[in-house]
Amino acid sequence: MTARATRSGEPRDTLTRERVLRAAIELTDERGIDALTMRELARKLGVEGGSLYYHVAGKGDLLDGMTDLVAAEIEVPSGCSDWKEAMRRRAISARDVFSRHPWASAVMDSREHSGPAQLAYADRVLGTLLAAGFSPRAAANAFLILDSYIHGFQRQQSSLALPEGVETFDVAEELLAELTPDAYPSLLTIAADFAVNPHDEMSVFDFGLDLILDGLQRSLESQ
Amino acid sequence: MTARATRSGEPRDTLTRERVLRAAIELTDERGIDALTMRELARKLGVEGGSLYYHVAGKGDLLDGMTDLVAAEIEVPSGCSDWKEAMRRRAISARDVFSRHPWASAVMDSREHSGPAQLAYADRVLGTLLAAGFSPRAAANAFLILDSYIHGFQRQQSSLALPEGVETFDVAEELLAELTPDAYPSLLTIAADFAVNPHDEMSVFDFGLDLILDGLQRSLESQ
DNA sequence: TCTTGATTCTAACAGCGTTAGAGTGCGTTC
DNA sequence: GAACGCACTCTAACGCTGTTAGAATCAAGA
Repeated sequence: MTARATRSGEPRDTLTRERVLRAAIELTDERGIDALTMRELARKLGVEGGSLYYHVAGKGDLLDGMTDLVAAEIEVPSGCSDWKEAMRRRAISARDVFSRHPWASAVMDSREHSGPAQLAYADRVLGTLLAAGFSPRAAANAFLILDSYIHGFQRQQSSLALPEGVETFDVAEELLAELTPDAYPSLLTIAADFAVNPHDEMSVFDFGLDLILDGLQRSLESQ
Repeated sequence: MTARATRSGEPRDTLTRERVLRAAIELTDERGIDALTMRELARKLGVEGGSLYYHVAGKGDLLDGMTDLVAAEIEVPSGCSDWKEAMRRRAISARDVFSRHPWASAVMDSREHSGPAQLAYADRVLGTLLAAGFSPRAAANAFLILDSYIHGFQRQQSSLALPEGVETFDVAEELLAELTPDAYPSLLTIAADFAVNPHDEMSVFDFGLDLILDGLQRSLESQ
């Protein structure tokens, strides 16, 4: 056996920063951010823990690289003439990406350095807004507001993320059962409504998104 | 010396869960979430690390308790007849609380169990919306959308949090200097605008908040 | 074949959360 | 007053984490 080999026995060439990052994303997608350990990631790559430091400066650098790869997945339509439609599409794309990588939003906010993909993402979004007639200040505001909503929504989603097989219905019922001393009457009303007809979170996101986009359009027209 | 004493020498009675939580909040406010260590917190309380486990089930329980105390700081006006004004006030109160405890928003989203103060907070917000005529579903939606925005905004703020003395002006200039190869033209335009006249983040928050509130009002009237 | 540079391994470090069991001290009861 | 018992804290250790330095290994060129 000349080189390291996987369990299945096929030969394996040297590591790359790219391969390390992709494996880290895969591992974190599957088992959560707490499972992302240098040693565990190394094991997944058929390598020892310390070896990763040849391709990555440290765990911080690892996380930065991961988030930048995730940011690159977000699509920002450029040839679109309607800025609202472009923003809606990129918001939905971001929401989809974050639902594929539920840890990404939190990690992006905990780190401070932005990679090239994140800068490119911001640039294209701001470019779309500037082209639509927003002033630099108004474009920055709109970007900040929209991204606040997108990230905030994703955060609530991932913190409410349920184990496989558990439905919102069960959660609502559990909440109802927990609140027998009716100290929280309004919460109980909502929970009861949830129990009868569960919400579709996607449509809630779209509703809030259009609400913000309409408001931005109004502010643009009266600018 | 009969009992443990602080550095200043005054006597000190036994610990409490409350005292542990308050000290943890103080420590985290001052030195960040990474500085919150069981041993460090114990040191602050003049005690050894393991002793904390008599008052707190573990670090998770500690974080839950901390966030619930922070949630209790958020004011939700109840006697207010105008729901929009009530929601604006509680949003601004939440923003103030989160700027006093920049770690709290991220921790709240990473934990899944809600304490009594968080339940009470949700109950009062939902109660206000229900009383204003929102249907249970519409009230839940409005709550989710507003909180997404509040949390998301705070998250971006704390991730952009600058060391003492550094101004947004400097950051914009630094960004400008970094981008000499003009690969990000729109980003550069915005940065240049920032450099000339720095934004007031508070007014941006208010702008987005009113934008959402107006949209919610419109949806309420056409319900 | 020898050398060189790139890549990985090994072993150790301090620090983390957590636990079990031993200590300490105070209030109550005999 | 003495002995008990409970509430609280300490001590020492466990396995885990990120990280590093130096030795070992590998592939390829001279």
